[in-house]
Amino acid sequence: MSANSRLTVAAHALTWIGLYQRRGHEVATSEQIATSVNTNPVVIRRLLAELRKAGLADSQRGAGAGWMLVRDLETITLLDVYQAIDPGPIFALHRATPNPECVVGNGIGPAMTAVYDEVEAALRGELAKTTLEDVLRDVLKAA
Amino acid sequence: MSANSRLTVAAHALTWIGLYQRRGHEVATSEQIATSVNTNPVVIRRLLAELRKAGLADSQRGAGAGWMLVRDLETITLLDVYQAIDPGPIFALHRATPNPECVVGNGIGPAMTAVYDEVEAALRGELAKTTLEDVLRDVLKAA
DNA sequence: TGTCGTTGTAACGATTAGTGTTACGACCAG
DNA sequence: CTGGTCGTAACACTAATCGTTACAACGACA
Repeated sequence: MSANSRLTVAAHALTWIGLYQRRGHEVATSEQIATSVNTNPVVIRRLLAELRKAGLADSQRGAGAGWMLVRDLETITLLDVYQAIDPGPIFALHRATPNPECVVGNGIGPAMTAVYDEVEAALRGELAKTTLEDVLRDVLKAA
Repeated sequence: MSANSRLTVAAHALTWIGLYQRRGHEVATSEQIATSVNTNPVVIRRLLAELRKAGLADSQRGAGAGWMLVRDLETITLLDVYQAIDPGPIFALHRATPNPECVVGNGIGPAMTAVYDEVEAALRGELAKTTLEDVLRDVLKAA
């Protein structure tokens, strides 16, 4: 699939801001975060803008401004981040509507949708088990 | 949409072949299956070729030939189909290696990989719960 | 043996999502 | 004012999927 790194980068950015703030800084710039992620600052700003809409981060403008967390790392799960970046469904149905005059073509959509709903629920359940605090703990343990 | 309809189409094709065979036919052509799926026969042949590699389907060549199931619908789970079409990972890490001199950049990869492994395991567990026989039953119930 | 229906597969273009980059306006602390 | 930072549009590039055309390979059957 189009392997998606958006959740990875979003978690990276939030964790970075959290650690930076714990070390006494008020805000983090997209430039600093981009250096850690090894990408372009605009990519970070675009992603953080989505996280801001979800109430996870906030930004200030002007000189000496930047990004900060709205909620503490302990209260943010990977599911919160996942939903904030609004990923599409994992699986899709047919591009073109299958033949409705065929028994299989007519009934396969609802049948697969039921399964896919269960799969996505399981996926969300797993993501909800991990907070960014957990992620930060793992990160620091690796050092 | 990055969302992938390959699993849907693969399950559709196998279910169609299974039902067709139960109605007394030896083989199903990619043309027939494509009509039900509402796509091009080549798309079906490409997908079924992958399922053949996984031992789920087989084909004959020549006039009056086509596709058949190797295993019964009851013994094929959606996980079997999912693995046969070899989808990439659901989530990807960073495209470019993050800054290894940054604590977060250095440790975030393994931390996220551990979570992603759990998520994929949960996803596979859900797909393993449903067989193509279950799918066919749902399909016929909808009619 | 020839024909014809079917699979096998390469090749190409279209579409889509994500990513990286440049550019420039908006904003604000000092 | 000035300079640093965000906000966002615009565009090119990559990669995966999908649809389509084309043609070779194969084999049942007359």
